[in-house]
Amino acid sequence: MPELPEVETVRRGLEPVLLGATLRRVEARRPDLRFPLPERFAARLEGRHVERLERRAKYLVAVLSSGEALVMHLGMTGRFTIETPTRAALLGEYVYPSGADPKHDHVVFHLGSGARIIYNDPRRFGFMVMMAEAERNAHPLFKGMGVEPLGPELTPDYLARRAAGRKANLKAFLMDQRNVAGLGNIYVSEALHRAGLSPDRAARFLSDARGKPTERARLLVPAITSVLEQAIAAGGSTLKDYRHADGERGAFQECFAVYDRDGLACPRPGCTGVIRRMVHSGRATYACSKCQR
DNA sequence: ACTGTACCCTGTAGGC
DNA sequence: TGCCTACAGGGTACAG
Repeated sequence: MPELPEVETVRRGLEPVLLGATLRRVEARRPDLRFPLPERFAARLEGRHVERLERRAKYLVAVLSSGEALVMHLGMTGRFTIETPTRAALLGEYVYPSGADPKHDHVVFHLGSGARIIYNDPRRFGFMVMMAEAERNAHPLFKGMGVEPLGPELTPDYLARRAAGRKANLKAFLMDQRNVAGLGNIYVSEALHRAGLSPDRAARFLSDARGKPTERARLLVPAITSVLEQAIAAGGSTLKDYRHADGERGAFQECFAVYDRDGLACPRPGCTGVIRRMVHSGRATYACSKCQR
């Protein structure tokens, strides 16, 4: 579900409620998500303030007054929903406007304000980890992680360096979080279409014999940044589960050029191709065989 | 070192 | 109606 634009949208939705808030009480309704919840999970959170709410790749990071960071990943179906006292009273204890099933409410954060932030995740591919904030970048989750695609480090030179000599195709190369961190199945397909690059093209074609970026690498950078920026502006893409922190759906699915559009006409002006679904590393990829080379 | 596959888990859609 | 299979935004542990 949540790729970078979705996680960033959730972050922006949670920030006004969470920033400066006290975690008055934390309920873990089961001992694990994808992995066991951190040792003494509630005790390490309760009574702390949230000093910052950041995003790194597809991770949400709450920096706490204790000096620890609570790192959260939404997996495929994780969602955070804010329940204010007023809304809870209006809607009833467990009525979600977004239709989430309360049986998958796994973690509940009760804030000093009386608001609750509920983590719901039917498939439980999400997880939460705690670590010292000062050591976050050295933690195995973040060490070796690729660049932020919307940061200054995503350049044609960087892509060329990472891709030099690599036989893997561009789909796999861009899905690999060690290269670019935050892209997922939707936005890789969309970015490759914008760049006019085939997902089957070997990554090494992003660099020339001297390891310098080719035209393909120069096309890829703005393709990635533009699709992510537009998706964030649209509040992300809602296929099924993904919702904003207030239960709203994203809108960027209306703007897909290729994703989930098998058999439809390529929307690129002047292109007469047809979008085809294919599979790379067991995941669906969508591309136009005419304008993506 | 790299690449591809199976797997974690639940829900849903489509074929019969 | 039910049963079965395939598939879904992610990441990881393996085998080769």
